[in-house]
Amino acid sequence: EHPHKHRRLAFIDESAEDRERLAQDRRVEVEANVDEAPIPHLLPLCPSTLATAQSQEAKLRVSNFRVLSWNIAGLSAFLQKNTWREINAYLPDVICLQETKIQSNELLEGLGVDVGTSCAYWHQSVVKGHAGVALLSKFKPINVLYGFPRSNGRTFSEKGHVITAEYDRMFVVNAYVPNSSMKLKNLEERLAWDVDFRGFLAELQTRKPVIVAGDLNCARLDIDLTYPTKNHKNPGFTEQERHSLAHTMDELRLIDVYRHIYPEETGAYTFWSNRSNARSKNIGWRLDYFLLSTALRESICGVKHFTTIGGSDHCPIMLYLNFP
Amino acid sequence: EHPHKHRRLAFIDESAEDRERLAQDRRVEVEANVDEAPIPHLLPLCPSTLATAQSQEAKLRVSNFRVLSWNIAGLSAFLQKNTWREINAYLPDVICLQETKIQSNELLEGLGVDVGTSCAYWHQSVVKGHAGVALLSKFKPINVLYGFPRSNGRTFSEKGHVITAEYDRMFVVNAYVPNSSMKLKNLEERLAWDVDFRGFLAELQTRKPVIVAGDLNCARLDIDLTYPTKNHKNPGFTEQERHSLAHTMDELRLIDVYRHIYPEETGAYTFWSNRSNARSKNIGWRLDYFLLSTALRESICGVKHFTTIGGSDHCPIMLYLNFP
DNA sequence: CCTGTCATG
DNA sequence: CATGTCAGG
Repeated sequence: EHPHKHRRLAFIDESAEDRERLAQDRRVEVEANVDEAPIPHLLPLCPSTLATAQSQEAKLRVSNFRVLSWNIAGLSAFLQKNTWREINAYLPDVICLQETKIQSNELLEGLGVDVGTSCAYWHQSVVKGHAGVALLSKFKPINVLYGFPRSNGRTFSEKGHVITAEYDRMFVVNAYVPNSSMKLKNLEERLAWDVDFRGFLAELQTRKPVIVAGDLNCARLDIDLTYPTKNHKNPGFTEQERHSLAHTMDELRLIDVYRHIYPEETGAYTFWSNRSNARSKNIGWRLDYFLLSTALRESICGVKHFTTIGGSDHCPIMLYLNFP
Repeated sequence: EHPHKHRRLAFIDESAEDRERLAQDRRVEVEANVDEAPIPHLLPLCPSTLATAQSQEAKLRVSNFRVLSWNIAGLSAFLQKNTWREINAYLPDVICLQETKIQSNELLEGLGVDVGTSCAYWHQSVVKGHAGVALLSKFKPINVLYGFPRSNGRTFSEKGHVITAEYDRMFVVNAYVPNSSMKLKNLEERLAWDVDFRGFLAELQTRKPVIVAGDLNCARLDIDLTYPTKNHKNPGFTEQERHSLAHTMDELRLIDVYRHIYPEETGAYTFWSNRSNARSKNIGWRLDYFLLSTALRESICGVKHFTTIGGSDHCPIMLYLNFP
């Protein structure tokens, strides 16, 4: 094939200058896939240049696998407030979006994606305008899985909550965990969902390491939200939800990348309610995560919360990995 | 009582300067009803000063009874786009609003009306957020009627479409005639409504002259809309609706004040669709009317369409009457 | 196209 | 409080 070329899809506003920068960082020829050549699978074409990086920032810049996760709270509203330019300058390789709240065709149009040549995948809700996840990839995944098997005929929120891309070295699981809703009226369903999702991840992990990216609708620890004591009975911080998340992490030995790197950091949130100017006062929750199989620990370069980037009540987060 | 005073309610932004101007025009003392004195009934306190008026504009300015009609297409949205200041500077005595789409308390709050002393009346729809009419009066009506009697147990659109104020010399009937809706699916109901409404007006007219003010949801003549030929099968310009309106006017000998004064005027509309910039191109319909009993013909001073005043897809219209 | 409702977050 | 739907105009 093209061992020194790094062919990637150009969409959602990735510019020629962006690719130029990427080419320098990765010391490869980077080209947009403008012709109809097949997009290569991940990583064989991305030799690590990490050894040359001096600073922590430089390490992030040369990292050869980056996953962006963002709950955009409605793509069409998002596109009226923001563009992809700002976040795309950080050159993610895989983009995981949650709550697109949109149908397929509109998604592609809204993102400026060329349907014929792009690697854009989405899983929409049966009920219109709800949930919806999308996975956009600059490389062609080996396989894409829509949803996951539910037990005992359960279907609640099964659709439009999970989409999984299989690459050569790992699965990227884009998850939007169902909200327990007001008065916790969906708590039971949510916990049942968690059980099945855990089983799905376990299944995947028997084959390859997994990266779970997305809005897990749960703050793990007291330091993961501004008002822990106030919120023990609110969706996202009940004993049951936290226990369920801990259970998943324990059973699969998953690493919460942000807490792994910054175990004590406080005030680090990814979601702020729209009400009462919570964001400007940094009254928030950490609901968005990268959970990694232990096998990927050595590849971790870093993680960033882009708290100043707007357009949604969640901020985008990026995982920086490097494979030698 | 106070034969030389003109006591009127001060609400919805009628300012002291506005009242000053009114006092000069009407040659009376005009005062806001700030104390708890009863608001007098109409007209005995408003001696005509029409004889002193030179120009047509001056005649309108000194006219001693003015009725404003405005379909505001949702009061709460309206209040975000406009205030009452502009239209209030024209000093209406009675204000007829259609499509308030709001509940009573909110109405009063939104208008800055003092519940205790005001003459504000409204008739709301049983189904929330639909229709709704309000009648605001600077003088105390003798009586207020809500809705009108329907025949044979008909109830469709009976609520929130008509409110009537009885004054010493006339009834002011604030009407929001039901729309025939897409595909004319409500046409039959609308025509049945028209029949009952006609009966109601006939009944009133046996007692006193009537002023029907409001959105009659019908363009009378070919010159009352930009594209008459295109719209023969569209709600508001079907043969049946036009015939029904003509029938009402004939049977009751009602005068369409605007056409009475400007029989040939074209391009005179009161409604423009929100779609495709219709208003800026003056592609519109005349749907809002003042229909007057013949007995009031001699009192007519004029009528105005305030086409430049925004905040709704309908413009406000004002009837100027003068009683000697 | 723009107003309301309502369910979800 | 903000984003969707849907019915109404």
